Amino acid sequence: MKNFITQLNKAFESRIRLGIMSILMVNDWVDFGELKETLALTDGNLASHIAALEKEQFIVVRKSFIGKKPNTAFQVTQEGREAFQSHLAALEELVKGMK
Amino acid sequence: MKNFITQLNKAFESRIRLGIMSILMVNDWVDFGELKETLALTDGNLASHIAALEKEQFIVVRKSFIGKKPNTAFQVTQEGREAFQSHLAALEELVKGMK
DNA sequence: ATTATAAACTTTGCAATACAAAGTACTTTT
DNA sequence: AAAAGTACTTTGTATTGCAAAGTTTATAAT
Repeated sequence: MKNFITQLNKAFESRIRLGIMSILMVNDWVDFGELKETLALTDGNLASHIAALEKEQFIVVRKSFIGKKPNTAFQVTQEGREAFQSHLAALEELVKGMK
Repeated sequence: MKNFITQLNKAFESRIRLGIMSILMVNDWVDFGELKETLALTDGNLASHIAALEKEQFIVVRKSFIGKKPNTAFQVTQEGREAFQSHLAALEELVKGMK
């Protein structure tokens, strides 16, 4: 009833990164523009949160062209998937403990 | 599948405040020392997180003496209870969406 | 009567984070 | 040539998080 706090991952404390991850957990290869629009972020803000998740190796980046337009897309890694699931498990403990 | 992020309360983004609130949700009048020990925090750090929750009126403070020792205890307010439950509901959405 | 101890802060100082806005690079469309 | 689009990077600022040290008030020990 107290220890789940230590299981929470710092990388997922931000609402935005929580949002990015939850989108990527259920959608394979989501691109910059879609994340930006869905989460209503500025370019710079999204880019920095992406960089944070990439640094932890929770997501990977793929740069390509769709037609003539550059496209950057993201996918959650196995490591990211596991870390996020642990985080959610801890949150679930928290929710369960409360009702 | 995207909107629960906006329902998450900034005040509860920190693991520590999440911990404080979840303890106070199930225990009436928990004191400074107990929170400090349970969450393994320094005095100053706990005091500042308490101040943040108090400022939002999510908790109230009661100062008294137990025997001859000063004692500061905290209780979650109705407002805090509701805000925290909304937050948890949003987290639950998130968890549910993922499995 | 001084000194020490305890609880609960407050202050200080610093490092990390968050974010918007503006700037950059490259390409395509007009 | 000029404008627009994508995806950044840079700059600047404000906020946050935290430890460590200092402060306050009151009791306990010598």
